[in-house]
Amino acid sequence: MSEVRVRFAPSPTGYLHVGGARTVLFNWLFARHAGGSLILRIEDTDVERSTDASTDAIIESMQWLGLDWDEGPIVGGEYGPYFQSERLDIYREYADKLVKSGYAYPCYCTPEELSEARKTAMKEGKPPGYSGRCRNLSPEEIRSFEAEGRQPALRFKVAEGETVVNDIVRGDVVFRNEFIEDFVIFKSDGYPTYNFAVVVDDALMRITDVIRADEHLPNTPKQIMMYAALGFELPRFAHVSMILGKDKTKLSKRHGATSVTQYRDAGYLPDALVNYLVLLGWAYDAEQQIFGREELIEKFTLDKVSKNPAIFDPDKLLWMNGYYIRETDTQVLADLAIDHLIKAGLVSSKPSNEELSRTQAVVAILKERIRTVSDIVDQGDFFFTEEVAFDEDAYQKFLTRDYVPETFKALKPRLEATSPFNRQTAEEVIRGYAKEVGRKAGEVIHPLRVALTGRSVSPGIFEVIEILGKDACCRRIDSALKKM
RNA sequence: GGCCCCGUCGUCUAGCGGCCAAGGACAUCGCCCUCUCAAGGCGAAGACACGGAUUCGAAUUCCGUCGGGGCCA
Repeated sequence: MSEVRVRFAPSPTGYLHVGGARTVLFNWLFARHAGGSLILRIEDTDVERSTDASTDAIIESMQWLGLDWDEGPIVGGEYGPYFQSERLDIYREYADKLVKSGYAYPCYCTPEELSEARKTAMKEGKPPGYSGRCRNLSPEEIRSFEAEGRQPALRFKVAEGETVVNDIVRGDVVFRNEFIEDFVIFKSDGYPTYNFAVVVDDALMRITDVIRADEHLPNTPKQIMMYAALGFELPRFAHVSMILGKDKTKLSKRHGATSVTQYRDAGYLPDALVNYLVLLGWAYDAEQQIFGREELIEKFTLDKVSKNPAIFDPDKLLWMNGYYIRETDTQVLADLAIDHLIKAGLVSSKPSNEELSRTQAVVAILKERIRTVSDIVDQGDFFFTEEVAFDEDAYQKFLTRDYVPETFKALKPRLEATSPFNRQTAEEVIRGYAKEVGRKAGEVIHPLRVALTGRSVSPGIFEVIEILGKDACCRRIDSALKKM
């Protein structure tokens, strides 16, 4: 086991969840840090719930996050197939091996009988585990079950003693085998169970380090037994704590947006999500919050992963996204913003050059104050509309002042006469006028802001004026005048 | 129900026996900057779950209690 090989093995039963995203991230970082490989394996043996659309969504999310894999769907690899549904024969083969070597045996109990047994056991206050009643079936009994047409499941024979999981983040975790029932490795319907399939796949794919969520820790002793029974070399294990919602239960839809695609569509940047996610359970030192990708690869190690479960905090993500937006090149941001503006119907689906350059100008002055790319729409819509929609409070507060009409009437011709028309000249005109009539600049600026933008909050008014242009400014002053 | 994991500010965390009357970040509040809002700067408030034990000394070790989460169907 020299070269590091790790894997991410999602079930394609939905979108990539932020918890899953963090798991891949840790695996990816670990692999890249070590110069090893990341294998993507799709665990689609649950035919009922698995869909191709989910597989696509997961792949798309990983690509969007910039987390690439070295073997798996699309890229292939020499340890495939990478879809469990295409490996059924392999599982069968290894299951047979276990039966032949005496580590597994057929169990003819039906699910009904088992749940019945469980109920009575519970009633009598006994542990509800499997009794082991098919462990030592005589050939006659087997024949008679077969004659009944029963399809057996395969169970693993758990030996006595204890099993120790030597976990990188948790240390030694000891499980006493007496609490582990003879578990099913192959169901009577012909499908392997999760625990069995992972072992076969991880071993055959030469996985050296299994980095996964905490919820798999209780399954690990069973897997360790199977590695031994199959004569496979044991990988290292690292169980990372889970990501929880605000109410401290497993993060789910109830907690709001949980899928990576939702964040993408809401205008989050992949680098921001990655940076936020890595901080959920990993810290380099006491101070640093912001990490570039290369820096993460260089600094990421498992010994700095914490054991505590982490609560997903949308506020901090939002802050971090705002930070990344401010750091992002304006042109790059504008390209992203265009999509949101088109979706909102503020820009045509095939943007003209004028729309493109306007978007860039708007992004330039708005990037300081937005936290998601889509905020461009909420905060900058008035740059793209003909008419201004007045915010009622803003109107009442600033446009009902008695000096406003005369101010606007005086300002309009002055702006019309301004050339060149830009933020500096506009500022000179407006401040000059205010001074002339003995008003504070703010007394002129605030009503003007409402007339031009419809609201009391906006980017710097002179920049707004410049982007709007002379004509639009004058038109808006006029229509405000008419409304008053 | 059994087993397993976890327990430092509201949240993410630093801390690995003395450097901690516990540090940083987000959020909150105040001040500054300022045409508003942001951004930025400065500052405030805010935590070692509880109880024992070990030790000269414990957030850091051990035990118990409580709390939270997960796994087994």
